[in-house]
Amino acid sequence: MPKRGYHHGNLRQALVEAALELIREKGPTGFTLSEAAKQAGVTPAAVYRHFAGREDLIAEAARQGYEIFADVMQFAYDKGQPSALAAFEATGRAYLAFARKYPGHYIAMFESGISVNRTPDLAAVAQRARNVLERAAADLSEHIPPEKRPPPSMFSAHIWALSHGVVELFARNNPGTQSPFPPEDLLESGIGVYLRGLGLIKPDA
Amino acid sequence: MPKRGYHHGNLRQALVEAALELIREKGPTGFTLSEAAKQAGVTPAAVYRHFAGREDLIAEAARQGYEIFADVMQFAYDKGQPSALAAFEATGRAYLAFARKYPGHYIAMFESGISVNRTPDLAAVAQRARNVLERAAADLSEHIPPEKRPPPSMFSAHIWALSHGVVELFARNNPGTQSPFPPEDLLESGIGVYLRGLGLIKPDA
DNA sequence: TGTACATCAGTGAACGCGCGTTCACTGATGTAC
DNA sequence: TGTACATCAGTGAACGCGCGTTCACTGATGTAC
Repeated sequence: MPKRGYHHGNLRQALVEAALELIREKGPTGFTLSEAAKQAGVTPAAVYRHFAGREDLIAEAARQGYEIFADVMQFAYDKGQPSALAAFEATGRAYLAFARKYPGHYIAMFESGISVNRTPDLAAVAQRARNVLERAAADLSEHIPPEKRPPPSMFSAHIWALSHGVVELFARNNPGTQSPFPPEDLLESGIGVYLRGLGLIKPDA
Repeated sequence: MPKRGYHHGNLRQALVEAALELIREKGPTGFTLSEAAKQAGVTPAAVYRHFAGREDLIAEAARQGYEIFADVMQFAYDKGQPSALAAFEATGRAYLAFARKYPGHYIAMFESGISVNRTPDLAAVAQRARNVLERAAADLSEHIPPEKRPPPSMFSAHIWALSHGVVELFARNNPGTQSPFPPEDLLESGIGVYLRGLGLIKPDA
């Protein structure tokens, strides 16, 4: 850490990172503006040079999370191309990988109580993330006969819900709530069964 | 509400109910011991006659929630008998119905940060709830040829995760996060696809 | 039925604490000339 | 290159607040005789 004088140099981002670390360690409740300031080596009052208040700081952390999340999902989708199936499965894995790698962001996004419609910026980037999954679902559903094809948005909602449920219930270190299986396996196998149910992979695969 | 004098009569339960209402309205964070006491018409200090502290009160709310939850699940399971399939589907519906009908309990159980291993009582009743779903999954998996039968605990974990994800993402009044479909439909159809994937209901059902 | 007394649920005042936020300020930086 | 000055990031003291918790207490209840 470079020595600094009166001016911090990059306080705004340092505060976001301090907030993310606190959120990761103690949950969205445990995070306080004062502690984040302290961790950034600065007086609580200094925070107000960069944010309107406590909520604003969390919202920015969430926004950055959605940005990364959308990128990660997009990257996975692209990497799976041109196979619609491979692309879809990759986004599922990417969801869990994101939750694991960026727990602070994940919590800020989904458990902090910040509304996604708080600012247009936030709403837009959240939409971008959702669109990737929905796109992957739409591509894949092309392979289902139209008359038994569910709406892609329902399809992607199922997978989103399953992924989120696996993260919340089995990928957190809830003391004592031992996962019976590694979350990755759980999600992978769950999606496998689901896709088989849609007739998208062979029954005996 | 009956008039009361110096003694409340049933303060312990009144506090639990006040806590549940506050949790429902403002989330687990919004709840404070003082406000719960106030709502029950009593001094904050009076709480300590019945609970060791704030956490203890939440834990009791969660415990009562698990109790109801386990009963509801058991009832659904029984009602579906003797059909393993009907029993299983009923427990899925019961999950969502519970989350809807007892939002305060649900939040206390799953979002308050209370560890299920906090007390033996709590751990036991949580286990009882989990057992119902696992039992339903085990019954159902009897109908799958052994060589392609997934472990029932994985099976039930999938459904639990899907249900929880649907509740968290689509059954909450997250302002602006409009659900594309009614949560009930989403869960029902998701479970349907999943069971088809296991070969438990006909592909064209 | 009436009195004495033990029990204990709830009071009310007090505590120390850390919070988010405000304000007038000061010190560092960078630009104009 | 050097000086004057505008800009603005961060300070430090202060605020009011509500929190969880403690304590000695008091009022109501119910039981023994």
